[in-house]
Amino acid sequence: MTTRMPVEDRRAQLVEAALAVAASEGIGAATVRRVAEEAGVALGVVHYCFADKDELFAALATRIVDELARAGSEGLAFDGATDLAGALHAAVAALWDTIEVTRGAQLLTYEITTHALRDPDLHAVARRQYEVSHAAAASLLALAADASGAAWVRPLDDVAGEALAFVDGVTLRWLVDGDSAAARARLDGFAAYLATQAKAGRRRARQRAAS
Amino acid sequence: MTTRMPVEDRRAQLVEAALAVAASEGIGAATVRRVAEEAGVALGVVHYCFADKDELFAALATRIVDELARAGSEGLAFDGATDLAGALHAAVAALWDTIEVTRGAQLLTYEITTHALRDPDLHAVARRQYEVSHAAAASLLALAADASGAAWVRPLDDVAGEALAFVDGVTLRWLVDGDSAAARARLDGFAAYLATQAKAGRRRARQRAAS
DNA sequence: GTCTATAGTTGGATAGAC
DNA sequence: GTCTATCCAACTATAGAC
Repeated sequence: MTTRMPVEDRRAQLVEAALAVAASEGIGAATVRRVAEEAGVALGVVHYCFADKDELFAALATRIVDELARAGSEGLAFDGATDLAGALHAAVAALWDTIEVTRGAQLLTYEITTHALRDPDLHAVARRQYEVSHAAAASLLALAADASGAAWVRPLDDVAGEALAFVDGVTLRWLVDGDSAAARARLDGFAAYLATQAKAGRRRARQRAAS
Repeated sequence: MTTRMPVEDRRAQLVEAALAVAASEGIGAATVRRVAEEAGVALGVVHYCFADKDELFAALATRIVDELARAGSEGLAFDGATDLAGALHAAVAALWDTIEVTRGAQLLTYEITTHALRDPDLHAVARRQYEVSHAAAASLLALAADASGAAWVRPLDDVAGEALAFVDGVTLRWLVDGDSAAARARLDGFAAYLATQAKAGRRRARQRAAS
């Protein structure tokens, strides 16, 4: 009853449908049947496009990580920030604004992680999730320091690892208690701490980058 | 074929079986059938002891939180610590030793949380999980300050909230990358930060507690 | 009061139609 | 090459035996 469509387009459509279902109703609700229904296609179409459920699931995970990477490389403007503390404060505020309006997607991210950790074939999915997140955190922190003319006194990866862990924990807690004010306060406190992990330097000139 | 047993004993046995299955194979593997098999009883026995799967699951969640609370109130000895930084260092080291040898249980805790967050009837389970953890963190921090004669300069709940979030995030990351050394380093760094959130005071006398 | 045998529902996969 | 109709397995739940 549905219109015929190239398999690649169909795949993309099905992954979007899977994302919609999983984000709003949980990973457990994203059955092959339910995804087919959401996409408005017959059950077997999904199995035509994906070898099995795991393959559909892996495609969904990739789709989510890609969006994560994209979101991470956006909103990296620190024009107004005068010092590192201010830049970090602005960064966590912007980050939180995004998190807060994507509750289902955030929860899904944790569901994907735990699910992947139980399945040896999918463990790499979880690893990649965190590699991407870690890289995004590191580049954000590097940029914040750069924009405010500060320099981290510890290895960037160490600082990024701590920041990622903290944001992760704060997000999870917020998913449970829904206390946005507390989450923001925690992030602000952590941003202030992070600022102590760098030393101020001369404000970097706009036009030229130091070697 | 199994020996007859009072329903309450049977319930406890089944919850233990459910815990064993869920911790080692994931929450998804903890089906009624699988639990019955693990316990060595017929399928219907589970439904005799629990109204439905959700009730078994709720009992499992309670079982886990109870253990969490018990573990939290143990290992709170800071005899040797001379200052707050040392006490916190010892505390996170001990905490991590426990976490590291209970990987399946840690992962299960996150699975329970996300699962509960998707089910309105089970949302309270997730809340209670975090209330218990938060209380444990707060009492640990209070005791650490007490033992080293320091006093937190910020509300205890704020500090506990940050600590819990951080430990949560570090644990999750470790579940993914298995890097124990990095996890320990992160926790140590955070312990050092926490120590800056208190002011030193006179070492409290052993025999009497201040009002 | 405790357990067994059976029914009913849901979901993943495939053979074959168009 | 794309989709439909059907099958099979796994799971939850209950009726009834002991």
